[in-house]
Amino acid sequence: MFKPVTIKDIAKALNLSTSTVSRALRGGYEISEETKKIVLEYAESINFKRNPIALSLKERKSYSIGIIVCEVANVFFSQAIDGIESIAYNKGYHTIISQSHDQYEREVINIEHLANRSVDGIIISLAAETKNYEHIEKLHKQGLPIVFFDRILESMETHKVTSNNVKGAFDATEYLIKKGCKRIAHLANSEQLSITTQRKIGYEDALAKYNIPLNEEYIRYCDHGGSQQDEVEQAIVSLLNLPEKPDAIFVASDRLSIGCLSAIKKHGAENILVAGFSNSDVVSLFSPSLSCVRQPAFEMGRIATEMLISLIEAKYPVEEFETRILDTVFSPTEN
Amino acid sequence: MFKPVTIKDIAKALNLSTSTVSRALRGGYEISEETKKIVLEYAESINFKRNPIALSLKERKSYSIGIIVCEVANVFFSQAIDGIESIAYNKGYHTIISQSHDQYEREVINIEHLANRSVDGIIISLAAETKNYEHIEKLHKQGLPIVFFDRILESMETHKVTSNNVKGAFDATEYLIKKGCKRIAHLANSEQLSITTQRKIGYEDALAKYNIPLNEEYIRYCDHGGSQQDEVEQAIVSLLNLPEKPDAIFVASDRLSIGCLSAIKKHGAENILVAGFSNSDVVSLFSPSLSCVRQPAFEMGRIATEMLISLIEAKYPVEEFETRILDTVFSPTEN
DNA sequence: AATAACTGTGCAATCGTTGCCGGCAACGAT
DNA sequence: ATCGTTGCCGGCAACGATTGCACAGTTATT
Repeated sequence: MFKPVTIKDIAKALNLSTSTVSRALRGGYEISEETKKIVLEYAESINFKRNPIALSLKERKSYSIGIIVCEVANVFFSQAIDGIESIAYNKGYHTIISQSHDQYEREVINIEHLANRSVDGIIISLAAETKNYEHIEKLHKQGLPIVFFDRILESMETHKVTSNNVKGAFDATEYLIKKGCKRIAHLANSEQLSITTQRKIGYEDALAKYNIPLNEEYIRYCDHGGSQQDEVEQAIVSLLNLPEKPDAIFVASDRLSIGCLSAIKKHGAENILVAGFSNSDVVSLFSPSLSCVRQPAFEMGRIATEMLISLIEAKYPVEEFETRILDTVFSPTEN
Repeated sequence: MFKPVTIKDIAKALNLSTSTVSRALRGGYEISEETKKIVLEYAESINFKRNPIALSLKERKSYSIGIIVCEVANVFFSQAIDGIESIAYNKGYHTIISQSHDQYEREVINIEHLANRSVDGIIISLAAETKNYEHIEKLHKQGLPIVFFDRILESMETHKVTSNNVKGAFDATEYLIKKGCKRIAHLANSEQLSITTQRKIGYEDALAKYNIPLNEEYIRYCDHGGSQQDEVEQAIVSLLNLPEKPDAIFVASDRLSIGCLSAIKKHGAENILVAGFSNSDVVSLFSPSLSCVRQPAFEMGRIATEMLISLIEAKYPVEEFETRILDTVFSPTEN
């Protein structure tokens, strides 16, 4: 039904060989200007597009890169994706987005699917549930270029991009302290995530700076990144039920921030101050309000993509890897 | 560097021909059980994956479908995408998502890109800016299966899925009327969009039912779907500057609803009631609050995908097309 | 015993494109 | 007149998987 034009058709119509047509189209120097012109014009006239699939087969390269994030509905990730695409399209790559929904199984399925689909490389931010990394390590060993961003795998030798999570967490926590809060809880993502570790360090640093003792009772982890219904609410409720109820919460991720605010509102605990990581563009509408640490998501996506493409197009195996850490911006609410 | 196993490798290792291996792997009845077992086990042991690109070339089919939406960060679309993927993956298709950002040029580039990439079909919701449909009609004439959802192209003969926009708009407007509002403005998307027309009808119907005269002064269109910075704010400001300031606004899309609330807050017009289309999961946190018309986005995605795959896999050209209209759900805010 | 039928396997073509080799003609140099 | 060079182009093979057809070997039928 949908039958595209091929160089064979052109060759037949112009009484040339397919190889001549092919070379004419790519501007090979061995073809006379005259022939080139004829071929080019005819190709244009019948709206010829070379078949990228045939090319992929021949070149063993697909000019596509796979992206794995937990969910596109999260503004941080959709901004990062925009950044990825801005570079990818310019360099002639196209992107295949897939979502892990923070589930380990889906991450495994998706990454295998992408590898089977012959992507030339993968940009990934790990799922909250992922604790086993064999599926990634296997592909990496096979030579598939992989770049991490945001939730990185420290132990793997490859390029990585993160924001300055320690500093971001420090800023948010310090803000809460300066607002006069004494009992600052910490709602964190899944414990083994790199961002969880880093952000907890920032949280602890801030407490230490102001001589506030660290109370492990005030820390709650969400193993599913907040993707499961009651996860966040239960965490918040258990904090509210503590004998010494916290007067502020530092939240370590976008999704958790939303869940936290909802839970606080639901349980009438609006007097608790909340600061946390979020790239949402609607925080100004929120009530209760949220002071937020913003990550340069678009830029992170750009850099990750430049790194990935440099790996893909490297002529020799790359031995030296880089970890870029970008600054966050803290924006308190006015009220 | 990244060198996958091929059936040739298996054939060589097992001293068979590639055809035998191929048939054994797909369970061809002509191969002895014994041989099948040997091949299957060996393939398994070396982690063989058939190359989908080679298959695509041969079958002239890529088992991938293209999705074009204005932006994935919009919850309505991300839910729809989840619905699309739920069906697509089950039927062995994978998805390529691209964003038009409500711009005509990007829609054109993306759809051509997808067609070149040999997707087997496309699911699309039109960009707000799109007024010329040749890029789509061209592909459709060439036989590429296309299904519209949400923002459909009425004039094209193919399957379509929308929600009941008239009813949804009616509900929202009626709610505002019952709340006692008399001067109900309407913030609409780009004028030529199908959803704009439909939602305006619902708005007018509700006004008519309660004998409120339609005032064209109260209607504002956003040609870029709210994707341009000041678009929404200017519209709201001009409404606020009317001699008879509206006391309520019915907003016709998700993005516009957010923009509208922001503008209202910024200009201290919180006394204006707002109801509008939105699938956001955080409306309960909004202040000012938003009563919203919710669309069954996930279901729309599912249905669109079933339709598309039925087109793709049809043995004979399809002549009869269907337009499915799904019900919306109105959820007022409590306060 | 000869032929038919069937089973299991290999050969070769195919999808669209490109790389490589080789051929032919025209040209200048010897 | 012959040789080497150059410009231009065609043919073949290959990328990986599938498949119609052919063929060898075995078993069943007449």
